[in-house]
Amino acid sequence: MLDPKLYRENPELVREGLRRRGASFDLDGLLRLDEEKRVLGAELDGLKAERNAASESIARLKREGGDASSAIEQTRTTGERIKELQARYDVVETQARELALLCPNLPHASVPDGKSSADNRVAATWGTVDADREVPDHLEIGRKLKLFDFERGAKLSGSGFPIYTGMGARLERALINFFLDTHVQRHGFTEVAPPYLVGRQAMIGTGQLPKFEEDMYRCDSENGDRDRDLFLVPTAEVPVTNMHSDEILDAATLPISYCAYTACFRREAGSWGADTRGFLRLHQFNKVEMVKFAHPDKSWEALEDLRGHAEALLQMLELPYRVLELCAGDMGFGAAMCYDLEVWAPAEKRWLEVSSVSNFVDFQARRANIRCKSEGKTRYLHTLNGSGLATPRVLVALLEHHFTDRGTFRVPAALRPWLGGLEEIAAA
RNA sequence: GGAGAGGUGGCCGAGCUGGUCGAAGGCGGCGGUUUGCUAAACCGUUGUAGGGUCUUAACGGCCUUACCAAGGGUUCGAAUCCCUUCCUCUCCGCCA
Repeated sequence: MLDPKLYRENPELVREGLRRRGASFDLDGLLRLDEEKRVLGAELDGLKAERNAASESIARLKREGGDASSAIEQTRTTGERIKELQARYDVVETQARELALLCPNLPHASVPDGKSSADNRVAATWGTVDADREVPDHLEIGRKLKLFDFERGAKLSGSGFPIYTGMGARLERALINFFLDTHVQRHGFTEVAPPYLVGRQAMIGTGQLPKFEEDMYRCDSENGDRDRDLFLVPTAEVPVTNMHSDEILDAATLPISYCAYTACFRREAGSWGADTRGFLRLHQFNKVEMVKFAHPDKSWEALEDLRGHAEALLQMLELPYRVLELCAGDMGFGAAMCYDLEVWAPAEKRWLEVSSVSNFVDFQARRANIRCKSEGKTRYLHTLNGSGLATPRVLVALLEHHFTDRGTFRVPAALRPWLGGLEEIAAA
């Protein structure tokens, strides 16, 4: 959510940000509703003040043993007008809030212009890419080494729900633990294990709702109360960020850094058909997420930290990657700035996104009402998050990149402690 | 799942025979006095959000509204009465 003062006092700035994003949003409608809300609110406040004063004098009269019946009769009509006006105000207020929730965040000034992924800026590259190398793809490697079973997964749940088998399951678990332990032991994060189902309010807090409901798996409440629906988490960002909703944190405790593993569930409505081979796009996948709550003056440093933590994992896994600075038109709904980490997949001969690291500034904090306090001042804090990392595409790159001439998978040295020292996975 | 108790400000806790209650008291926090330092004692202060207004503006001041789990109702007036929902605790049952 944007600061109402911003669009009230500086609508052109907001319009420009929306234009850079290529977002279609009814800013004029929001401004109209906002103005109407304030006019009604002022009138309503006046009436309520009138009623409160009258009630007080009635109380005084009664205490002194006087007759208050005419005053009571008079105040009754004020009450009726308040009720009427309040109903109108509530409608406008709800409309304004619902519309405001559909407005994306504004891109930070440093974010490059651009419409699509083609306009993203390559900020860094690490490792060597051998584009001519011929290796079997991850599906073939997986078949040879019996690492996963897509067919039986589909039998259970449809496409996009793989079963990891044997060493594949162990490798997956090792990756998750390697990520978590590295963040906890080397990057100073506190691990949390959150619920996989969250309420509607949490999904609104981080920005998945109301706009992207069709991408989410929803469990309807028994009594049909939509506020009590539960959603399968599309990322640990949702439960972890909303942990502190409606809280005022002591600024001295910031930044707070959490990491969490959860399975992630996405319907991928509309995007099915592209990139759906094997592990490239799934309905359920595993991810370790990093979430930071930062002081509003310190969030840009925190963004660089998160990017560094995600990069460190790829380096330890010896996977060549590049860092993209997303252009305004390609950023997610809530981000003010976003880096994508893409790893090179030799058989696919292309870059695969394995991490997205974003600073939301106060956008989520306003929605979820997360503030911080220092020296008597209360402000919205800044939230950030980054994948560290999502496993499926890392697994793709890992298998293809570390596939040996002898038809085995070489476990990178950094990962071995999580596989009991195992150096190689060969066909059984 | 059955029975009962309860949800009040950062925390504890009074109020709950409706009006002087944004809410006693205590703790904590902040400022000050005292003190060689610390502690103790004493004095003062201490919620959040919206709107209006004053100052060129910020800081801030003043006026006002809302918030005592959430939503609704009764009433001139609700923390206090009624209804619904949610949550927590205790006991019993069931179960990983």
